[in-house]
Amino acid sequence: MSPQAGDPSLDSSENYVLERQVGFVMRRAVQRHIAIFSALIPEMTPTQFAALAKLCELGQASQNELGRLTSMDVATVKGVVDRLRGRDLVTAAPLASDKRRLMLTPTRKGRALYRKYAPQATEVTRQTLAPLDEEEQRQLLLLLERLI
Amino acid sequence: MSPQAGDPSLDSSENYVLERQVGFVMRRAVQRHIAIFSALIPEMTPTQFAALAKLCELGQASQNELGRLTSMDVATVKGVVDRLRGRDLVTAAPLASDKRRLMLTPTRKGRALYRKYAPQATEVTRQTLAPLDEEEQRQLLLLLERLI
DNA sequence: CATATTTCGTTTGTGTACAAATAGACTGTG
DNA sequence: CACAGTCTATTTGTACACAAACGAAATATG
Repeated sequence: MSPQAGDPSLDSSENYVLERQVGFVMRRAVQRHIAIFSALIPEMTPTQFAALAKLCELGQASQNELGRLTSMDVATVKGVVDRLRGRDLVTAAPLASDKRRLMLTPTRKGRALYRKYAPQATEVTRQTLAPLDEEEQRQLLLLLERLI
Repeated sequence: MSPQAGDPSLDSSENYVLERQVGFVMRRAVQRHIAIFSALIPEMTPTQFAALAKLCELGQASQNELGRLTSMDVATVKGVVDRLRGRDLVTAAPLASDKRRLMLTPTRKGRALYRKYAPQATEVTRQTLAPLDEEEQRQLLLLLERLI
């Protein structure tokens, strides 16, 4: 019963199991989710869709604002927005009343694409959560939200 | 009661709320987790630590094998391993019995670093899950695992 | 044994994600 | 008004993450 040479309790790394770390499990779950997303919506990435969706919801927003609302870093949101602009889904113009801000507006094409894929995006969530029953799905969402 | 012009049920995008999509919530949770990780373990990334940890657990593995066990794409695992090799935490050598395979072994320095940070890595998980009580933490892990 | 298939690793290209540095524009205060 | 601090956007550099294409090595199969 008493510790001897090579007692595992002396080596703290013995307790570490990669597969039991939230980070690892979440990373895998995100990977699976992204795979489902790109199968159902090959035309754009989850991040691009999130930005477009939020912009369509708001009608208009500055790049900075959009970044905050979609949890994207300033550098990240710039890249995402640039790609959306490059595909003519979003237009950008500096705001006259505050020349620092870059106002973004979804184009007709952008709004059409959003409307087209919104049901698919809902389906992505449905398929991702499919292994769980409705009560479990609610539970998971609630627990995840509390981590933020 | 009857649908009129502009009936929201005709516009499926009305049902889509970004903040309620698992993908979005998981992405935010992962962001928070990574922030905690890099605060506690600034010396390496979660991915690098995962690779090093798995390698230390196994003693040895081919690059491909390591990638599978840590859920990393071949291209991703190469980058991660290259950086670990660059920091002298891992050594690599082609296997004599199968020249395709690149056998990886943690160096003494790599093993030391793993032992040093394993408790911190456990603490990262603890802090990430801190908003939940123990039962909820178990629940979350179980639900996430079922998504995979 | 010859060759079709599979496996392993590498490379290239695209897309997040973030830190840090920079520049220009606004705001507040003295 | 001046100027210190703040906000917005850009740029650069690093690090995942994955698809696709390639070559070399091993295996399977006929």
